[in-house]
Amino acid sequence: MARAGITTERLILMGAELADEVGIERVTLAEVARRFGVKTASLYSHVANTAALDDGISLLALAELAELATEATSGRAQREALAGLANAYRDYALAHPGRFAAMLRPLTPEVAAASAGPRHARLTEAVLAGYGLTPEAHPHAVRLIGSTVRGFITLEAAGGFAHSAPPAAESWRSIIDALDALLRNWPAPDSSHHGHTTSERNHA
Amino acid sequence: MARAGITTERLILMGAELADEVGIERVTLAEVARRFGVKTASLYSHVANTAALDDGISLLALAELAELATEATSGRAQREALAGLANAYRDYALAHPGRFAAMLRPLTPEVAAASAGPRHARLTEAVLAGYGLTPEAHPHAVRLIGSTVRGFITLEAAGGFAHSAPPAAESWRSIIDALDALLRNWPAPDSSHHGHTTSERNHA
DNA sequence: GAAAAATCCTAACATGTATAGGTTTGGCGT
DNA sequence: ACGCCAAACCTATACATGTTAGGATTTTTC
Repeated sequence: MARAGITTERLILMGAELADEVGIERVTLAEVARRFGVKTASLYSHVANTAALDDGISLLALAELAELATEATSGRAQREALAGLANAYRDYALAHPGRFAAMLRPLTPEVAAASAGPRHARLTEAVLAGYGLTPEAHPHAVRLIGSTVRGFITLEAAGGFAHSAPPAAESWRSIIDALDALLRNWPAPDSSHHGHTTSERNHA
Repeated sequence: MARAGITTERLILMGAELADEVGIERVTLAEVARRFGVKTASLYSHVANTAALDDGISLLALAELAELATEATSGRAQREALAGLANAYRDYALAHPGRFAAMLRPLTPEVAAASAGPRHARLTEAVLAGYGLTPEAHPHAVRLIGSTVRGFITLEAAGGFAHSAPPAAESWRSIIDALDALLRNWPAPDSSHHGHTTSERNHA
């Protein structure tokens, strides 16, 4: 019987492809083994367990997307850079929904400690450098961009825009315009509202 | 042997509590049964299957949050209403992470068809009514708010802000301020950029 | 109080994860 | 060329969850 020639990398890649086809939550060692024509137990020579496979897919996606995002922003500034970054994310999520979903899940603590940390945030920081924000506003703006992009993409993936006009792509462009405008005109800290509302009491 | 007195509602509530404790992905009929002191198979008199339990938790969260959000926005406008809505979401997510995560997952198609549709969007629309946006901008703004709130909350829950300053709550307030400013000054559609960039070619 | 219905049970099977320990294969040194 | 050995793969086993079928028991209803 010829061997399947499995390596950890090929295994993770197979898992990533499977994720894109059926969703990350249905990626199973049993199914990956089936696709390699191998018994499930055999995979434990290449990965420690299911969590390790998930981590691998996550890190693969992280690396692939970082590459694309870097390319999409280099040599650009302001709206061009912002749109490049945002589109890199959305395009990747549409092309590789399973990988992208895997990437959103927190890594296993040990792996997280060993891996490269917040590559995303650093990319966003580079984009925002062109907007001349104040040092206090900067991290908030980074988080706003990250939140909005993540939120939009996951909402779209969950079908949140499917049953209503206008098409998602149109809102996407509009939202990028809006964020660009906002970054160009970031509001000064407003101290005129100090927890008036009930729900703000917990946010003092 | 006295009976456990399980009803569909109590079962779903137990599932919701379990979700808040251990995460929605670890909510299992077996564990729920254990907590009721009952065999797993017995639960099938009350729910069709695991998917139905998930749907139930999802709908419970949807209803609870809609109630809170309605309360938090009624009688308010502009920033007050926006902050009320956003804080209602975040407070709920912090208090009930499992329920909230359940809510983000798409419902089973049959249940989705039968249920009340996009209650969220309607609440956001009400908030935005006070900003006097143009009819074209309106749906985009609704989606921006929804995306940002969802994105921030899930990022925070995933620990995305845990290992860097400033504290999440500070960014949260700043982001609400920024969104408020943006809604008050929504940019006119900008036609000056027509797919220059590589990554925009697919977004014509 | 008996019939009917709801609740809970046991039993069985399917799928997935994981470990232990055995067999085969392919490369490597001599 | 040949034998060794480590890696790749296997069988067997144990256990968890999900799900269905059909039986027993409690509760409700008339």
